[in-house]
Amino acid sequence: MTSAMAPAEQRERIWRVVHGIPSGKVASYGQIAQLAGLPRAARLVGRVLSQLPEGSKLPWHRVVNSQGRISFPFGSEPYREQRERLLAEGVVFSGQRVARACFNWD
DNA sequence: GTGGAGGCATTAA
DNA sequence: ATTAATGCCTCCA
Repeated sequence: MTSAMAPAEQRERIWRVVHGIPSGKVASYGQIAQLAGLPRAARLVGRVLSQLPEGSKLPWHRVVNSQGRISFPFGSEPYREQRERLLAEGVVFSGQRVARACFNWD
């Protein structure tokens, strides 16, 4: 329990930060990690989002890598879903990349 | 209960 | 575009 509690706390913090991303905007994993108080835990964010429960209502699709690109393989199922969700929120895609204007968080 | 190795939805040069 | 480095997590012996 104790050894599994530390990640749980971080997870909660990450959820909170991700949930705070406004619609139509995106943030990078590193950014999220930093805002969550985990300066170098970008990978942790990715891991946490990958282990999200169903119907968590968390805007995980607003999280992309530092290059503004979706971290899933192009054409993949999850890739499409994320792209669709972002487009539905008004996020502008410049090809495979997200418009830099959506990175108003940095 | 402890130690060691591998893997990753990353980031930066 | 590709490669190298980093930090954290999970699993097995």
